[in-house]
Amino acid sequence: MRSNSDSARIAAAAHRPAARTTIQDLADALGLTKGTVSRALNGYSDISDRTRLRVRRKAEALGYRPLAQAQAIRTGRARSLGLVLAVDDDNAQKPFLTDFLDGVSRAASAEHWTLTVATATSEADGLDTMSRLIEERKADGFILPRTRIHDPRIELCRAREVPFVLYGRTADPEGCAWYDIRGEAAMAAAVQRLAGFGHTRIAFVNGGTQYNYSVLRRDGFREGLAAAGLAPDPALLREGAMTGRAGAAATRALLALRQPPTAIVFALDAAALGGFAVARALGLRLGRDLSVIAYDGIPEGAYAAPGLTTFGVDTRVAGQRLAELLMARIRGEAPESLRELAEATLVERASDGPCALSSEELARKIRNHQSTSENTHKEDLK
Amino acid sequence: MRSNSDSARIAAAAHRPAARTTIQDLADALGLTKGTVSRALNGYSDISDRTRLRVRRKAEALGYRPLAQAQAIRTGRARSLGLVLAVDDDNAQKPFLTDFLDGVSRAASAEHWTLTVATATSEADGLDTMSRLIEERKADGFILPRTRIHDPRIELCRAREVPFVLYGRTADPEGCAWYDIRGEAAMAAAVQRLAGFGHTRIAFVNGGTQYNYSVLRRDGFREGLAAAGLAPDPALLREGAMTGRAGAAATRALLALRQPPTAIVFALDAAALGGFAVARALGLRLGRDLSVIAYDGIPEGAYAAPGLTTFGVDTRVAGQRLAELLMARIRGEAPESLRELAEATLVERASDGPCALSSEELARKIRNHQSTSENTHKEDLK
DNA sequence: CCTCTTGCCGAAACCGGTTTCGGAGCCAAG
DNA sequence: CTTGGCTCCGAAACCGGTTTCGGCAAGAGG
Repeated sequence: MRSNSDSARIAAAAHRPAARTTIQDLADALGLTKGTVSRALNGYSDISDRTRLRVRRKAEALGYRPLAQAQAIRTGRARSLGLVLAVDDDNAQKPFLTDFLDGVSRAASAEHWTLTVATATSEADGLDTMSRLIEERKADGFILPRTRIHDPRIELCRAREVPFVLYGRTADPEGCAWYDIRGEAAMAAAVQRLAGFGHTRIAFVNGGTQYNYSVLRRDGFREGLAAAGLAPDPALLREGAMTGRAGAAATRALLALRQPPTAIVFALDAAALGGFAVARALGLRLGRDLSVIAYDGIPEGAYAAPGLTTFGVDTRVAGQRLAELLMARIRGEAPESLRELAEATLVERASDGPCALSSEELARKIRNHQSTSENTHKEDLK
Repeated sequence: MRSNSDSARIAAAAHRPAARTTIQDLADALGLTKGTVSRALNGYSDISDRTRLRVRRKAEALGYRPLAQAQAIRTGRARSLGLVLAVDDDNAQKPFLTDFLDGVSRAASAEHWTLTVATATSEADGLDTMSRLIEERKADGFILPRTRIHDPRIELCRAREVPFVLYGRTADPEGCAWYDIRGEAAMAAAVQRLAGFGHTRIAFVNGGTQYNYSVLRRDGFREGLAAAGLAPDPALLREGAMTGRAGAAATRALLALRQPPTAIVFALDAAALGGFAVARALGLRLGRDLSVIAYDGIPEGAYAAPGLTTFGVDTRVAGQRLAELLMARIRGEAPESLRELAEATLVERASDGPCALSSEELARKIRNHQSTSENTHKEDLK
């Protein structure tokens, strides 16, 4: 008698998958060979229309569904999209994740593809994980969220000749397909809206400098200033605020200036909400003493007091389009034809409004509050 | 000349996957047949130790990694764990999702398995999605989060004889493996902690009644009362608060009682944070006039003012253990031996404390505030 | 009437693995 | 010296598909 090792013997008792209709069953039922059936279903031109139709009908009737992994070993394609999520401490994508996954997953399953997700705690870890998925052919291509200006993941995909789609743009667009939101347009619109409210000292708190969107949003902010006829002031530009805490620190620094801004544009909602706490602690009424406009559209913005005016992004649609673009890319379409930009939409809430105080008056108000109140840091973010 | 349809012709230009070392390459390098190599690597006993070792070494040296889908068509196992996420409006799992995915993904890839994620917007949709994944053999088993008292997903898995693991327990444990947090113990501990602070009127705001955890946490709350020698009051029991809004409504109702509770235990952090807004709007100081303890450990609880005292759950570990249990289940281990319970850990912050006001004094304070202040609903959740 | 296309399908190889079957070689017992 | 059993590996079938190749039959052209 032959026998397996222990683990293998246990496996013999493991769950046996239920029976399915195979291509052979289908061929038998039609009196054809499985090769013919396969060609009929895959659109080969050497099959008559009559036969093709007959096969299609029968396949439908028997509920035939080709086994993806069986196809994969011949075609090399697993019908699976790869997504490697970065698990950072400053994870700005957390609130969107469900929507994003929903969009991707929905578009994928509409064409009978699946989504394979993995996580990584560091950049190197992420690259390793991608390599593994490529080598094991678990993913036919990747969606790369949060693209950097120079992104090693892109290099990896290029080197291995694996299809990919960016959620965002990047410095070197060679061979890249992407979907992105025109954050630069949103930032420019935010500035012009504030300028329309009479604000003249408008600050910008940007996100992480390694990400490509930061370049775009900063440019957009400057364009907005130019369009409004305002001169840029380097003191009103802060970089690298991706979290509530960082946003709070940036806000604190800005409001401590001799000539503080009467309005702040944040590149990220999360940072803006951190700024809220600081403004409140300084006795400022948001939307009146200080105007704030941000970007992302996270749900917390709606529940904040006052509601955060922001440029919202439809993350579900983004996920969906990214999946569709990636599938097209895997099918061989040229990356240059797979580039899509969408606009963020303004969500008007109560954190911005007409300029009520001049910069000098604002500075005075802050000084007064600080000298009278002692519990500033108490209400601040810890 | 033969030709494909358009789509197929494009595919011919699609990305060709790079070369890998196959089992045949390995066999050639060793002077063995691929069948022998396969048996050597899979622990068959009819291979000599010497050969087995030789094969293992060479496989390592050549970086051989079996193609999962090729194995799958013979063995019926794809080395993939299925996870179908519900995309509800009252999505309480949002904040945990990244951590959870990280745990699952990490445990899976440690054994060279992958995670296949799909989403569903309704119960029926979720069942359809699971069926599809089963039929296409995209998943060997499922992790079922947020188990209900009577869960149709469990019925589906039983009927199709597909392995599964619950994140949570359920009414009929027949054939079920699970990982769960002893929320009942946490609720009991919360009550006793509050009783230790001198509170005698303690309310409970439960989560969704269809979920199994609600039963457990309610029982735990009652046990806590009994252990503290307090009599349960039906007026102080609220069910079905899964969101901030529902938590706010429940809190409002409780505080409007003739004899309001001086402490509230929430089954969910999200609901508790909704309650915060109501308490503040009524002029109550949290942690002094009103004590609150909740459950989950969502990050927002740390940033709330005051910090929310809660029983935290390690979601990453949960995901990890669930993956490990499911893989064991798929390998054939009995479900009864795959049941694990863990404890939630108390995170002491500032939302609870010694009972300062009696129920009557609290009621009076609320009445006074309501008669003097008119902007109650202004600061309330919209 | 014969040849040359063209349309259409069967047969078989192939993809990369797993699993079954059979037999060669060796050693010990009869 | 034969027989039997055991160890260990090769050969080949198999899984469920895809793709190549060859050839039959019908229609077109001369």
